[in-house]
Amino acid sequence: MKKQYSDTEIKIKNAAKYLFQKQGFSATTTRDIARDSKINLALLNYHFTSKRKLFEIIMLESMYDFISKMVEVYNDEKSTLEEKLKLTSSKYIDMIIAEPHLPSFVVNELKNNPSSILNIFKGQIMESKLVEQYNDGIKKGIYKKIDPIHFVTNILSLIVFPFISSPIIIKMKKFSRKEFNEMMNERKKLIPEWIIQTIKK
Amino acid sequence: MKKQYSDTEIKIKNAAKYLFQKQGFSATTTRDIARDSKINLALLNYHFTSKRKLFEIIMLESMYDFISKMVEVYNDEKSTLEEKLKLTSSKYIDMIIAEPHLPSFVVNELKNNPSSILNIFKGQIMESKLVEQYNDGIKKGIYKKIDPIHFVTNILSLIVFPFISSPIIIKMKKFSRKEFNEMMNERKKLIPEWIIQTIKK
DNA sequence: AATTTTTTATTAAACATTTGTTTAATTCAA
DNA sequence: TTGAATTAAACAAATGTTTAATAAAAAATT
Repeated sequence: MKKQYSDTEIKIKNAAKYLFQKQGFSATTTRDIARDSKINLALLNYHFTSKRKLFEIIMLESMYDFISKMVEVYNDEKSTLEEKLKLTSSKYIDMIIAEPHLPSFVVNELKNNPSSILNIFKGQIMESKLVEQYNDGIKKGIYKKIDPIHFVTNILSLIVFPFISSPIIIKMKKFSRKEFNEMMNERKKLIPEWIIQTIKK
Repeated sequence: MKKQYSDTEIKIKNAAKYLFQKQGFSATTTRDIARDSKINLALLNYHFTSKRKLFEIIMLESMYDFISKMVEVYNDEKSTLEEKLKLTSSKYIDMIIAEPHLPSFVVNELKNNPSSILNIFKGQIMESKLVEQYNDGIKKGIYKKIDPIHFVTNILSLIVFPFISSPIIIKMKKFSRKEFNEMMNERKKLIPEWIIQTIKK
């Protein structure tokens, strides 16, 4: 039941998405968006009413991109906890390499935005199959008894934070962007191992 | 050899620091800063030349705050690797609880700013005593042979990322800010344990 | 099918605020 | 009395949005 966007609307949205994600809301002007999408300035307001409205659409879509790739793996019925970790790690790192501005955009704009947008997160992760399997492991005595929030936070931290702090890492190691991505590809198999080591008794 | 700031300059800097860290450069206006520091608008340019100049001072100080607390522990000559981990974790979490906007400010404004500011990071961490001890552990065969950049990244990730994503965590767990801080206090002793588990053979 | 009418999309220009900065006058302190 | 600090006002540029005119597309009529 989503809105169907016209060609011009898609052009505007794409340019806006790139700029908002890279620079944030305030640093992006309507004229920037008009220039990059090669449309007349007035068309932005004609099609999207206001800069803020357009931003909220981009924001919502970005948030959805951010968690959907994770949650769809988390809720898979067949796979084991370890398999889920491997798949999440791999898929998620691939996604962020393809869209490197996404994580910092989400976490940044989130902190100033009202909580309503955050409702996407409610339940989705903490009631997932993955967390259920983690709790089972605790009951069975094979995993340490620690609040699952730490488990979930650690996965996200080890995957996402390196991207957010990539300028620092690149500087510390004198990396090129390519070398940084190689490092992140290494982490695809390391992170699941690390997580398992931290939860096992 | 640092500049000595006058009373009014300190007032301006304090208000600017809070606003820049909370809202970023673009979302903060010179009139915001003037209002909050209760000074006349023209004094900002009189004392600091421009908004950009003032921002760069705040930026540099924030960056320094961000890494100094870490590096001073990393380079302690007497303590063991495990002791360093415990101390870093504890000190660092305390600092961010006191200044919660600092991490996202640093990582955010970094990505658009030129690399010159980032030079603070060069060497400071990768050539620290902590990394030396880690490499020794590898040579002795007690730690796995993995690039130290992962070791360093993981420590920072597990400590800092939860703060950056605190709105998400708070929503997921229906936490209050106080409960979130309690969670971070729990992590003070958990993170060093986790890190040790991931590096040991 | 051709023509007219109506609706939708696009454009250039203008508008009203906002914003960073400067000026010129005034107050304060040495 | 001189230089520094502070103030109110003004300035120019930037920015989000609107208006009024035009072009294009779709629908209705002949």
